[in-house]
Amino acid sequence: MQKTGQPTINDVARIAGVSKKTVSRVINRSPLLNDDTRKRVEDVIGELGYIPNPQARALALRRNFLIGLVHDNPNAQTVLNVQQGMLEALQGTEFEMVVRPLDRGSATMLDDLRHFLERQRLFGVLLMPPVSENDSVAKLCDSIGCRYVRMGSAVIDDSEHMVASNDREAVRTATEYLIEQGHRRIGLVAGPHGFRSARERRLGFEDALAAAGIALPRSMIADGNYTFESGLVAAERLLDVMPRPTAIFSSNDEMAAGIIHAARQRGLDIPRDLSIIGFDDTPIAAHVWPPLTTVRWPIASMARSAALKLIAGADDGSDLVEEPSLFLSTLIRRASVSPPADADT
Amino acid sequence: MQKTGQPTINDVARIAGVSKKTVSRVINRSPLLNDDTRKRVEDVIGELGYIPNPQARALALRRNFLIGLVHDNPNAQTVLNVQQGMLEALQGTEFEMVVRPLDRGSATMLDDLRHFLERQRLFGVLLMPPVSENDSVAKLCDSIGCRYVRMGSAVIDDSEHMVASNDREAVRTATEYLIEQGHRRIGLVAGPHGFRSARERRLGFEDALAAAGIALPRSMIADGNYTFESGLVAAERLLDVMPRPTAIFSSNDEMAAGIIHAARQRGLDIPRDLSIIGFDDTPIAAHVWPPLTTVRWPIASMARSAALKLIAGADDGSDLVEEPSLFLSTLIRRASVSPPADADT
DNA sequence: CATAATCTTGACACCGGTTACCGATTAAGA
DNA sequence: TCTTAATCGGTAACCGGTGTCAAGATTATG
Repeated sequence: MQKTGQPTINDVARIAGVSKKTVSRVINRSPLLNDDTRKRVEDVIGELGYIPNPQARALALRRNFLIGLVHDNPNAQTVLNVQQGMLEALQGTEFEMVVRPLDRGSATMLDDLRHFLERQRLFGVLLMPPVSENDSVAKLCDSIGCRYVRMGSAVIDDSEHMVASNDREAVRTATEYLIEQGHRRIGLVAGPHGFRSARERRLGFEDALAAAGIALPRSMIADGNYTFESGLVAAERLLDVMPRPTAIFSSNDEMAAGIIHAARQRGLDIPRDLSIIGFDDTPIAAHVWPPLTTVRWPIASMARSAALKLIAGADDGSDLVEEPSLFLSTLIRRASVSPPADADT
Repeated sequence: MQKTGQPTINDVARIAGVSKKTVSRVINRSPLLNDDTRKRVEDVIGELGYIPNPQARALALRRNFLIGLVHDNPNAQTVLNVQQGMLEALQGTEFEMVVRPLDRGSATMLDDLRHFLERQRLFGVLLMPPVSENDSVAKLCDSIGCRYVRMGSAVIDDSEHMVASNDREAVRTATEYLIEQGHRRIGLVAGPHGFRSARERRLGFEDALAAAGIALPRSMIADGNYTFESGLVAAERLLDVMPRPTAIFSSNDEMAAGIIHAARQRGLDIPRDLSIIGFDDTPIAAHVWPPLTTVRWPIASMARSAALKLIAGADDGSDLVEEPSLFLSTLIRRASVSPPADADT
């Protein structure tokens, strides 16, 4: 009788002349096992092309091998970078990634997430900003008994549950660079309220100006929501102020692209009339003209690290190389910054 | 003794005073079941918050509830749109999406994919372009016994395995629009070789010109690879030709954005000096200045339909509403097209 | 050489659901 | 009343792996 489908552990055991338990030992690399037996079983496995059934394994081990990526981030490139970094970490393991976009602002968001976690009984979840900044989401994971790691722009949880970048410091450095170049009238296009990243970046901006003794009038701050349009609108406002700012720090690249457009529509030359620094270093930063000086946000590395943190201890703690929890962003100097044309300090 | 963990089917059966078989019947919506009993069991399920263990179900039913999204598309927005559409279709079902990016051009791509499919024993996979255009990938799925649905820009498989847009016709319509506006010297920035979409779009462009009796000199065609930079480079070439084209069709939006930049660097006004049409209608199309006239590619709807096609027949064929296989793209008229300034026909 | 300690290995129950088979109970129809 | 059908339970086997525990083989020790 022709066996259909994949070979099972029983087939391997029968052909190798051992018990299924022994085959199981081979699969799980049990150390208490004769080398000859192991070799023989491995040969049969290779010959048959046997692959253990993940569902059966999951059932017997009482845990599955699914890791969730929970996100409500509007930036496609960012989400994909995170997926990329996460999958890198999962590469070679038996874990798979399942993706769960959340509808930010939806009243049922928390219930949706609970339902998702309970149904699938995930091994763990990786929380992307901005949903990762929501403490009740973390509490929910805890109460369900689902491991989680949060990604964010500031440390808001212990190192076991958090992978963060240091946006405040990075923006401070970037702003200091503008000051070093001679800028004194520097505008800020801030991110949306409720985003921790927006807050941290704004704080870093204020830090730098305060340290340099530069006043920051309210008129030099415009709100945005991380979209191209909002950057454009915010720039209209800032560029209406007289005297005009000679430089603008934008809380992300997308808005910086909007600022560039607004400036160009007014006939301003970048960087001669207006210097701009963005944040993220998404592809758009290199595409705009002139190429955007920006802060590189290592989101893919963060995701990779977060995923490793999540699955650490899943195996026998063999590779318990403590994953870093804090990532430093670096300033990428391109062509959108120069000293101000009118040195009027 | 305090029971830890989730309630099992046995708990439900005991409390409801029925057998686990009956509970199973309720879960699987067996028709031969008294309404009273069903109600009682459902109440207990709700009370306990019982959720069937997906792994155990998958094991017993000999199939799992994972659907793969296989992609090697470089456009983040496109990939995310597909994920969005796919998850919409999976909403409310017991299926989950696992994502598998493939390294295009990698020699081991096919082996990677095989390994993935065999390990996870997916219920099915959704193939995104351009990998979906690879027949050996489809053959691989077949040989492994994994259902698949391909997405693409032309019908290259039977309707059971294919969801396609009609790019050729859409581009023909778009090009005809340029001709109607009075353009006669129309350039094409083509997509990369090996992309079916690139070929279809080029054919549609040629169709329109041939039908209008307009010659298409080789100098009016420039190759690109769907990136911003390649669009910029291609535009440099086309705009060097004398007499200059008065309009350019770009095979995607990203390249169209590059073309806009190139034109602006030369001091050309869009659309007065140069009309441009793109393809995809990604967010970038609305962000550039002027807003880009483009062809809307309903990729999210296609993904949704593809996913539904994939899981159709998973249930008892109850909802066998034949999913559409062909999607029509529509022309979105914005501000990047006008009649040519120099009517020299 | 006897005995203990160690290494290998297999029998068996179990994870949490499923189906198959058969029997029991109840209700409806003849 | 008897037949028939619908509804449900009991038991058992099964999906394809895992843990426990003890037996048999091997080696070290007295």
